[in-house]
Amino acid sequence: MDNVFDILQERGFVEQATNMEEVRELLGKGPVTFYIGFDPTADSLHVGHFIQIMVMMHMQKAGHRPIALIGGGTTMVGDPSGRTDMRKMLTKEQIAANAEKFKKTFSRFLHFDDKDGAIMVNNADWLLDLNYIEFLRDYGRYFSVNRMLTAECFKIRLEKGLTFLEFNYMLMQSYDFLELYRRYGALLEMGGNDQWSNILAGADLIRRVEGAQAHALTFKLLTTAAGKKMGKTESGAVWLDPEKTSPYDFYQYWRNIDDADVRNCLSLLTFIPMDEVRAMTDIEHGADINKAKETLAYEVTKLVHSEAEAKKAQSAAKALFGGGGDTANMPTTEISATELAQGLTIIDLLSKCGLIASNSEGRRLIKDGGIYLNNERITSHDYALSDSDFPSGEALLRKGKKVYHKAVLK
RNA sequence: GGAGAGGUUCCCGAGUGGCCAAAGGGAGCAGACUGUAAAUCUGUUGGCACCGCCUUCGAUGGUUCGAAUCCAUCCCUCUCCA
Repeated sequence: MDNVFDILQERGFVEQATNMEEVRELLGKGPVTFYIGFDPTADSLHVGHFIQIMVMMHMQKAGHRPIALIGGGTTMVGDPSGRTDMRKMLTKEQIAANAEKFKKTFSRFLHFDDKDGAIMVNNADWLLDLNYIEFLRDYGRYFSVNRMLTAECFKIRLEKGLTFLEFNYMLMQSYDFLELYRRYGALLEMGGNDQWSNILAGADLIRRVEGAQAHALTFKLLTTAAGKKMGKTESGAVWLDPEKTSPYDFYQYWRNIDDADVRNCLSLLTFIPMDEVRAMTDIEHGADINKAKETLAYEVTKLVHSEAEAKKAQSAAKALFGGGGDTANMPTTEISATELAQGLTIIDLLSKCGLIASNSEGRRLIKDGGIYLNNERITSHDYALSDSDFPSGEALLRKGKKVYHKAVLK
């Protein structure tokens, strides 16, 4: 079996390590217990987290033991890394509710059952009951403020303002690593590269307190070729929870990705062998990049949701863009016959279907020629709908090129 | 606690009494071209019963025929000092 370190490196995950050779050796020797932390700051994980989940899956496949740490305790403090302002403070109840959702999501990707399976922990269990003075005396003394201040993660905040609350985040996360080392013998902490300072501090703490050698390995953040963070859309993050981002929208997000980002995404977000990935995206030698995007969208949707959802999303997309007939999986709104009889303009309909935020927007869109009803461009915002617009009880609405919606007469 | 700077529409940022629903840029949306890509060009971007009206420039009051712009009080942010 190949060393999983090489796999991760080949697929382009690896960014920094305490010592590349040592980490590689460690992972090559035998099963390693490692951890990645996730702070439940929202009620769903998003694609940025998914890359970490992919790492855990690769690791588990290779026989290592993942600990998925949910930061119920650290979220009470709030990680200042990479932020220009303080996070909104969440209540204990919100955090606990978010943590529950996270838990559910994790169990989709990792095996927790068997005795060597993955472990899920919540750092609220040990952080919330820490005694302030005791903690400061036992662990605070190992942290040098001078050194902390030079850490990358505080740089921006030193200019913009950093509260003492947030300044302590690093200590909390470091203590987590120590705790997991003690409880489970965790020797390796992984995470996004924005976590580098925090992870290093933890490895240091273990060395100072326990005299043991712990390791850190960070991964590239999911960014576009232009360096921008991926997974953001105009309507917010791309979530893993189907309630928050529908499988269809999720699929479309990947389907519409830039050419330049396809290879990277296939490497990081699917398990397709790298030879295939390279071949699929080798534009210079005639690879069909558009086809590769379809594969990407399908595979990622399959992993995150399910094969059935991926198929549905794919066939819905094909129907819409390829002109086929399958409209079964399109977002749908029901319209009652009485509503229609009472007089329904195209603007009313768009609004009912949630395609426009205001009537002004609807008028504007129609003026710009961006609204289609049953594939006919609508030219007047006064257009009144009638039965004939619902052949076989359905009307197909389209906004621009990509946004489809079905109105069903009931 | 003291001194100073500042809070403008999704974001950045102009605007210092009427010509301001508010320059410019970014981002978004739509059109053209395409491959459900990128780049480019064009239009558009507070709301509504849309040639007119209504609500917006940290909050609340006030001055004025008229305020984002002036005054008062309050809230918040940043910088320096303590």
